[in-house]
Amino acid sequence: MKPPETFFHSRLFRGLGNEELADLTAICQRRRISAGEQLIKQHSTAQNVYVVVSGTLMIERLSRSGRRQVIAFAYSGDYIGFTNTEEYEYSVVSLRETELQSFVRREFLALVDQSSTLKANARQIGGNVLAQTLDQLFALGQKKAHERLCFLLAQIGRRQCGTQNADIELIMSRQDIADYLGLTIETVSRAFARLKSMKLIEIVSAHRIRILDNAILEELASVH
Amino acid sequence: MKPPETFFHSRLFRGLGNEELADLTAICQRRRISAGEQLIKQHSTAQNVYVVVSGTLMIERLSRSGRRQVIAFAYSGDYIGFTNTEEYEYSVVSLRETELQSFVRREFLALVDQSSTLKANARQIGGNVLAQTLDQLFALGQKKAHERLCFLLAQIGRRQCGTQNADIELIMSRQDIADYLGLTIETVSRAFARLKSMKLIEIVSAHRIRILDNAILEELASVH
DNA sequence: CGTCTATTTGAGCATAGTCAACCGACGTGG
DNA sequence: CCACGTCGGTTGACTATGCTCAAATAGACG
Repeated sequence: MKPPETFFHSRLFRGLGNEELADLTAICQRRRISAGEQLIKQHSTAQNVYVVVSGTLMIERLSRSGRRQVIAFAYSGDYIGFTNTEEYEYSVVSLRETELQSFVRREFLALVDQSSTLKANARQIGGNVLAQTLDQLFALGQKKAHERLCFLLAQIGRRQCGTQNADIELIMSRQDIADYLGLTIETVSRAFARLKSMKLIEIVSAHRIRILDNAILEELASVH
Repeated sequence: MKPPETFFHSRLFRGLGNEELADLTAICQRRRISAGEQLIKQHSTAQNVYVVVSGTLMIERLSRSGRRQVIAFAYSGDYIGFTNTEEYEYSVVSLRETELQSFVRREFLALVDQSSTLKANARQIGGNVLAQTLDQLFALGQKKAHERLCFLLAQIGRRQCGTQNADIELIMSRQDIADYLGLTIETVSRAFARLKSMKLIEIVSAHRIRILDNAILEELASVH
């Protein structure tokens, strides 16, 4: 039995035997959500885990006072809901039509228990989530506005490098970027202008950026 | 066989049977490090996990450019090195004489695999680490200097509430606080002065703060 | 072509950073 | 015992970065 092809492009399923893949397939549900739809509501009980097949999601956190912190953007192959707490700590909304694989968390964890490969993969994913959050923490704590923007652009660039040329597509709005980097939209806009004047990027359109000097961009973005 | 008393005050060991505790005791090493000593070096391979018995540790991250982000302070009962990656993402240094329980990571993970209670506990700890990091991320992204300081004071206050009165002890230096909150020492100092003038705190000495109005402090600190 | 929304730009302001002086605690050595 | 130096912390003056408010512009879409 050959598992669906989409299973393969995700790190979660790397190195699994056919039997393990069959078990996963058995508990895997397909789900498709449209742009702007909410997948996970902050403080709801964590009942599912998801793998993004296609599309883009935004993970965010809202405070009582209405302030918002965007935690991450998730693309094809990313994992959602791999929380170790019983409640989701964040909301997840889609930025455009998104296709997902959905697993009941309890069933998924049971399978993870049975397969050492799957366990290692899941552990690695959890580690990457934390590592990525620590990178962002460093950027917010130590970097100036234009450097934070480089951090985001470099991150997206790395994600999309295989897909095409040096152009990157920014699916999210300026407000989303601002809330991700701990800035205002105006400052984000000025940061774009600054990187443009530094000849690091070209602003093809508001949502399409061309990287002109990736080395310096990465240097400014660097958190190591 | 009664396990050593120190095992009990840590969430990691909650609800374990005597046999599980005996297994843990068998692989547990005691370690004592003095103030300023480094326990973990950034980018070294993750070979051990630790539980703090007494003392205080600081978890930090250094970049090539010399900038530093303090990630957390760890006190009695906290866990160190519960990374899911093969390398430590951070350094850990002690702020004062510190006593630790040390486990070989591989052996520890093997025991975790065998005990569902221990597994649940370890998972919860991982979740708390991420939750705490997300709180800090929110504070750095969305809060002003004096609010960030409230965030730290409230956090330490909650930690120490059982121990004594409303006084809290700040073991770390102003520079450590600054690098934790993404500020400079001067701004931290002014933030202290501001909270004092707001009558939220009393500065008994540079490293001893008395909370005068915990409700407002918590309100300013709140990330929810 | 007009309307709506997202984004950019500008002017002024507030917050935090920089640089420098100062203060107080502590320890050393005369 | 006191003068001196060091270190960590505070305070002040000035600067720069980013925020606020407002206006202009650019697309998207009917």
